[in-house]
Amino acid sequence: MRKQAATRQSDVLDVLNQHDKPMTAYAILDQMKVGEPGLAAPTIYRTLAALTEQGRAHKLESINAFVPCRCAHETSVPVLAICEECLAVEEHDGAQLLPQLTALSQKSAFEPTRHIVEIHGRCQTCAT
Amino acid sequence: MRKQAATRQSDVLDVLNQHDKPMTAYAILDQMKVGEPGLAAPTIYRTLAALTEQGRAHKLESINAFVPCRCAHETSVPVLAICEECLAVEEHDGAQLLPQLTALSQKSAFEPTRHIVEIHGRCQTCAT
DNA sequence: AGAATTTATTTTATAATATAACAAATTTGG
DNA sequence: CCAAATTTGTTATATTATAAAATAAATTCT
Ligand SMILES: [Zn+2]
Ligand SMILES: [Zn+2]
Ligand SMILES: [Zn+2]
Ligand SMILES: [Zn+2]
Repeated sequence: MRKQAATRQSDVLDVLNQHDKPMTAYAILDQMKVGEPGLAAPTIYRTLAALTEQGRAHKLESINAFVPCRCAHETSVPVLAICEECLAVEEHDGAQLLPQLTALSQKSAFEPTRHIVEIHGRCQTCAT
Repeated sequence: MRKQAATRQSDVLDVLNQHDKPMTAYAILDQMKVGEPGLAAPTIYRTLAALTEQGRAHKLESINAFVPCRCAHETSVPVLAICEECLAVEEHDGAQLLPQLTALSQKSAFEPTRHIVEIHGRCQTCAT
């Protein structure tokens, strides 16, 4: 059996939204295999690629995990703060960073297509 | 036979410096195995962990590769611009970004320990 | 110095992450 | 409809990273 990409995407997004921590592709896969045992990794990776391209989810590059976008910052810079203790992720809009990032790129006539900003540390709850 | 960590570290840094593109851990391993066939992945990963902790090398989190630090910005924010076409990496010091990044963290009383800033795009040479 | 203990490094094996290549179903344009 | 193009599913494999066991060096103690 086969599902449309759009359906897959909202299914995966649902799974992401049902968890309050970032999920790896394989964690998502395991979750979805409960109801759909035949499912395999490439389906998940393809769906995640679509979701991140659309800005509906983000990949945390530094921990190889994914979160749903909760920010609606299509045109801007997502800033993802990751608690190293509890793995909670806080999402901010980094529009304010753009001028400075652009200035850095211009130093060497680099043409940016995507900015990655992640902050590791401790969330309020975990900071003693 | 066995080598001191410090020696391993400068060996690995030498390999990184001899290439003008970022290298994966396994690319470094292959290179070093030429002269030292017994070498295995954990040695490389341990050495890279030490080098990145010391700020003598950086991991490009978005492409799982490493470059030697050419910036001497121990206390600041490394900004790594990666050309998606030729993989050249330009390193900048992002000290100017710190106030804004700090402001974002403070919004939710997040205590940052490490900032990750990467820019994907095209370098001057590859931008037509 | 020489044995006992600790620590650091290497090796082996395996886990986790990601993609290539192929097969099957669906859609599109005639 | 039918053929061609596209999208989705499946199988197999490549890449990245780490756990656990084995070994070697260094340290401590007698
Ligand atoms: Zn977002
Ligand atoms: Zn936390
Ligand atoms: Zn640097
Ligand atoms: Zn380039």
